[in-house]
Amino acid sequence: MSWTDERIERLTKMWEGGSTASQIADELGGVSRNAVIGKAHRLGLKARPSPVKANDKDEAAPKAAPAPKVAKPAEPKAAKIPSEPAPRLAPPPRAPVATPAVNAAPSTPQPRIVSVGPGGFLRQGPGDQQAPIPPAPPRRLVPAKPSAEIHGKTTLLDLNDRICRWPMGHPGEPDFHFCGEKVNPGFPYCVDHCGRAYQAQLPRGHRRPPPPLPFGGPRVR
DNA sequence: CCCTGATTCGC
DNA sequence: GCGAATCAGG
Repeated sequence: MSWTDERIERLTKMWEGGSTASQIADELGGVSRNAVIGKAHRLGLKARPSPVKANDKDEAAPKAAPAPKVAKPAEPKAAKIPSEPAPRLAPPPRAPVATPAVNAAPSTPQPRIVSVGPGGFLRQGPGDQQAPIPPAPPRRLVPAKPSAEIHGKTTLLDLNDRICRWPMGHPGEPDFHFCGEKVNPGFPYCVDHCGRAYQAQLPRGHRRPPPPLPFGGPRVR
């Protein structure tokens, strides 16, 4: 997966919305939690309550020499030159402007955002549901319309325990559907696909080569 | 152990 | 630029 504009946008929205890196990675798919965090940092959006928060306040306390225990798993051939540790950037001089806390009390408490869903809508936690919260985004959210390719096909919504749910094609494709045949009684598939799904266990040495995988095998792009 | 984000560093 | 490995706190 690559970081397309849309994926970056989603990442940004969700990150700022308070979703965890895991949630974001999960939502986007194809990326790990670390990838999300790394990307977020590269994008310059960080500063969120982290479990391991940077030490604030004055460092005046004379600490013992903080042994840089940066034990690298793979020690290179040449030992790293023990150069002077990169000096921490001094924080920019904070202007001692008196910031009145008058406007610190919002009269309209914002709903607690739990995560940001697809399309950018904001999910909320239980208990926050009373407010008529974020008005439906006036943006272009087009109702999912069945594609023309799916006409007459068995879709996920058509599945019940009487029709064969053997997948035809790949999920996500416009014509992805299910077999739809009348089921082999007691099985989730039709007689035909039961033959594919259930293989008799033959004695060792008499195994037949495995049948082709469902879905037509690994995807080749 | 699970979770979290931060950081490093080879690619 | 990317992300696995690692660190470190909860």
